[in-house]
Amino acid sequence: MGRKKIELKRIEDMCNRHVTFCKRRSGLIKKARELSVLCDVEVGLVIFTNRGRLYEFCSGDSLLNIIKRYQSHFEGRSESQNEVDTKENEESDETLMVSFGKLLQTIQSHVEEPDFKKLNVNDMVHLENQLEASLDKIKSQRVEAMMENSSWIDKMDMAIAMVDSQL
Amino acid sequence: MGRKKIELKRIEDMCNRHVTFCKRRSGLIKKARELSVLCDVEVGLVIFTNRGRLYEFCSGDSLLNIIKRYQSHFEGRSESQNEVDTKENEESDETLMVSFGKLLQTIQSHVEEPDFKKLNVNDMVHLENQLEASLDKIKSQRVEAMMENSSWIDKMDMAIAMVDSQL
DNA sequence: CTCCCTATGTATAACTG
DNA sequence: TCAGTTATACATAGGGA
Repeated sequence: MGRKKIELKRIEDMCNRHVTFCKRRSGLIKKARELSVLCDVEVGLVIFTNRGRLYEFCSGDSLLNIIKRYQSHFEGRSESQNEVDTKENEESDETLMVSFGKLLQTIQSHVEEPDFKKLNVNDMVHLENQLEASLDKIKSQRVEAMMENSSWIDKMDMAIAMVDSQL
Repeated sequence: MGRKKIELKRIEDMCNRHVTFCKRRSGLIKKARELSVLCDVEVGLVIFTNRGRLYEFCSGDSLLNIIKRYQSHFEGRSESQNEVDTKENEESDETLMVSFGKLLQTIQSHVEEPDFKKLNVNDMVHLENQLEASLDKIKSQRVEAMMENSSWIDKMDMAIAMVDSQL
């Protein structure tokens, strides 16, 4: 939508990223407003920058009202998709959970140290590597689980999706 | 943005309004996603139709987390924020810690959910993507911090180490 | 950040099957 | 209701103030 097409990934140049953020943020809010007016719906939008600055939009008077409505939307809802997933994937999800748990512990043991801030570069790199290793493990477990529980048509779809995600 | 310009008011024809809603809703969500990816920010979006149907989008953690963050954004913050903004120099370590904190929260919120086991494949992929994004962020911040606080000899060492890690 | 400018890429209004 | 098609209106990348 500009002089050049840009690819959908984090803009690395910080200055450029910020300019784009300003432009697109206002564009997004404009569109949110248009949707709410044209189609007579309630819209709530929040944006947090990585520095903790907040931008928001809401169609009505208060975003907090929309949030309340959102939260109350989920009361008495959590039994519906139980039977579909539970039986088939129980084992692989078990393993998955263990992995996540270990990952959690690893991170916690580092982050909760009083002098986390004083971690030196080597420690950080070490931690990153651990994260990455766990992530890889989780991924491969998921892929395995997917492959085991799927028809060949689904496998084809997955393969395509995976190839897509590489591009 | 179409054959004709339409004015910014509620579309009266119900059928037309619904068609427009479907198109613009997906457009809005797409733009929200693009903003979050390109500019590396957290985005939360909720849409309630007048018939109570809910559509939502969020960039990172579950929307509930973004909402929590939104709500806590207004608690005892009106004075401390000033200091954070003015102390720009101390930010890299701060931000690094915040990132790890967020990563932790993200994982926790998923693992501790009672129905974590019911995560479907899409959710898993989503979680993985989040992990990866956070990891990338942390890495780049570390590298930035390293570069700022080092002599050129150290920078050379780091560069060598980074190249090594790619092999 | 905000505003301007222009060339382009996108979103979408109206229409059709 | 749900996909395509097409012509237009809009949004925005890049560059500058």
